[in-house]
Amino acid sequence: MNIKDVAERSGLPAKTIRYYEEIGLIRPLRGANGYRAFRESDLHKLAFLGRARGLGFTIEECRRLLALYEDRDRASADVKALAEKHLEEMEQKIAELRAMQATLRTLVQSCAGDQRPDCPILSGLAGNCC
Amino acid sequence: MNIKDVAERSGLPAKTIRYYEEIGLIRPLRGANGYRAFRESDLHKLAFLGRARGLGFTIEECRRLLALYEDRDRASADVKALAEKHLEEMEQKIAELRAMQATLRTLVQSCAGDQRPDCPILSGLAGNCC
DNA sequence: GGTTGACCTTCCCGTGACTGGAAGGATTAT
DNA sequence: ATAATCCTTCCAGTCACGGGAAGGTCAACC
Repeated sequence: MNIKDVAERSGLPAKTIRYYEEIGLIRPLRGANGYRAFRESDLHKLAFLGRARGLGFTIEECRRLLALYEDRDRASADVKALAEKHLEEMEQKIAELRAMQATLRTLVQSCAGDQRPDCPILSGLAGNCC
Repeated sequence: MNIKDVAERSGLPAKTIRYYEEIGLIRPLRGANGYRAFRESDLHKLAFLGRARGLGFTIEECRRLLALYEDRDRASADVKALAEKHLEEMEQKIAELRAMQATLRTLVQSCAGDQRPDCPILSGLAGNCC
């Protein structure tokens, strides 16, 4: 398989696939013409990576997940720990966003939003408020 | 005021302050020795930027907010529109995170998390599930 | 056999918003 | 005089790619 087929079948852009090879996430073979020759196993790994990235895992976490995936002697506890850590990080991120939202929403609600220049949002940002 | 005082009083690292000058968010004066000479107005702008960044506005949004802040003929509607757009973006980001969380949580819940290698999380990522 | 067009390759630069660190000049304190 | 603490600029790295140039390869068609 050439890169375009793999891109279509994995849903990942060709650029991303080349990047994943560059950072050592996959190691496709090479044909006599220098083209990458992807095996089904490469395709599976790429699909795996695409899903893991889609769940917000970083590249390094994906690398770790892939290693666990390939390790037949893994303990599912290790995978679960990784996933739970990621869940917590997302929880934190959400909490942070909600806090920012709450503050900004308060400011927005007290802003008339008309043609006049007076603006509690700007005042709040300037520290002349709260 | 030298950069360290401004850093302390604004809560921003000196590096960040230099960066903000580089990208034209502030224009401190210069002393004969080449040191940046910050006015109170620079400090105010930096504090403003720090708060806006803290609410998740991008640098370009901060630039726009700062311009509105400095424009005495602004319409508060413009500020409000910017803020509301940002609120929506945060809402979207939260929704995305929640969706990822929901998927991952389902996988995590079905994982035993013990010494055995069988792992629904990895199966799910591999596409052998759902 | 020649030519198009679609593919493939590598390489380098840009993104956002900084952070770290090196090399060297200025100021302050002792 | 010297040491410590500032300040300066510049370069490189972060993360996860994306854009685009320059050039090689392949399949199809005339």
